[in-house]
Amino acid sequence: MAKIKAIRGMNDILPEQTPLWQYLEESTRSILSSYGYSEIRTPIVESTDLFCRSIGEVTDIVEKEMYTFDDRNGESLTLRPEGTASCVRACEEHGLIFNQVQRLWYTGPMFRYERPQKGRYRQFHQIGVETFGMVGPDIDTELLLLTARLWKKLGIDHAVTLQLNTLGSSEARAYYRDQLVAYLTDHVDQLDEDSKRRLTTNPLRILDSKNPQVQALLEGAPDFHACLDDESLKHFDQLKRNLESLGIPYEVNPRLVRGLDYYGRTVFEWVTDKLGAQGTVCAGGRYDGLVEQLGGRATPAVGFAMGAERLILLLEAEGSLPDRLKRQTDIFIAALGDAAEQKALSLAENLRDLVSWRLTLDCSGGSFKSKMKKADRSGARVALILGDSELEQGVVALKPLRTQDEQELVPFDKIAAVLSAEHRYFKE
RNA sequence: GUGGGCGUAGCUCAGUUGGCAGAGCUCCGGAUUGUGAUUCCGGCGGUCGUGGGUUCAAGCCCCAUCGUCCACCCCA
Repeated sequence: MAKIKAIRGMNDILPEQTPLWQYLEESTRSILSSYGYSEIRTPIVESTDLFCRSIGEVTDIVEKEMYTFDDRNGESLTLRPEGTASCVRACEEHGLIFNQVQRLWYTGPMFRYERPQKGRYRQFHQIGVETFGMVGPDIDTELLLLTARLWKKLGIDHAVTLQLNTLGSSEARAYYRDQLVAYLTDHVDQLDEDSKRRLTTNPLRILDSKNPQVQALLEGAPDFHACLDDESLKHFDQLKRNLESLGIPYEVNPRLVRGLDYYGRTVFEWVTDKLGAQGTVCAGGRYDGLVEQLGGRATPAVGFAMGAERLILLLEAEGSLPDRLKRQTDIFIAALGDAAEQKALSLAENLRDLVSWRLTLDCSGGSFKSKMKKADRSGARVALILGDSELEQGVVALKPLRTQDEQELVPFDKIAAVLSAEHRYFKE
């Protein structure tokens, strides 16, 4: 009988990996909390319309990458391909952004029907941050500060760089789009197939084409920033000055345009060259028009999303992981014989009330030798050994596994005290 | 959707010109009746991705198909 396997592009995260995920999530959580951000949790499934109206009808995400299906009542539903739309919908629905500012974050799985490759999967995870009601470049700055702080905490700050751009107001963008289309139409013979297609669908995307010939052609194209409105340029200048005074290095990339239609003004990407083709680990920008576009009152907004799988890959390659992550447990109890095994259960339970170390009781039977081997493999720093002779004396043998200290016999009622006091056994 | 690489034990991989299906790691037992990380010995473990074809004979050659990885597109 054929074995059932996980769906293509949807991965199991195995026990070996989960400590890394927890570390990433906890690090992010504590930083966001320190900036006063609140978590929001929204459903994974939304009305299909929500994404069509927010992301943009002609984007690849909406055109060919959504997991869309009919509910039993005929309504079209979609597994969320990103988090911003749901967040805006929930805020609007519950009045969270009516006459008030919000600093929010969320995490969870997203779904896009694409061919999987390194750092890109059909079910992937994002940690997203959205802010509402704040117009100025100071909040843009704050978002970049907190991401920079996270990279430092994770030990990957040397592996990422910040790319920055402004897309201007929607009027300025529309004006530039016409200029660009006019220029490229004159040179249409030099465009590749993809770029020709984008000329009618999403011309600005041609700016960040990977094709060198197209990039060469763009050298002679109208200057994007020259077409932008004063207000946006002023905003952008202030953001740059803020980053400089705070010591956050950045690179202005006038070719950086984001794929989702709702972005305007500030856009940014944190990129790395350590992950192959999918080098963007965090990206976002301003979307001042989206709330109104979804039927709410006009509300300025700026946010970003991090790709959890990409950050995990980068952490594995470059990060500095706490030693604790490599260990399953701190204390391993090996009991031998029926009476000792029974005593070990109550002993272990009692210890869990008294000490905070992780404590694993071996229940797998097997020889004494194999128990010691398991104790070693588990990463535990101390083994507690309980056999017939110890049981008779009312003691356990405490064997340090990572230091050269002598094994000692400890009376049952003194174990917790010894484990709390003898920190030399537990030095990282 | 397009292009290329790879599918052999739980994992990492050998497998010669087509001639008995292999190693290391893991796991279990033993050398050492109760002391792990290094030794040594033994054991468990296989639909060679799947289906067809060629052949006396296919892991190997041919066709198809599925999976996977990387890249394009696109994106976190």
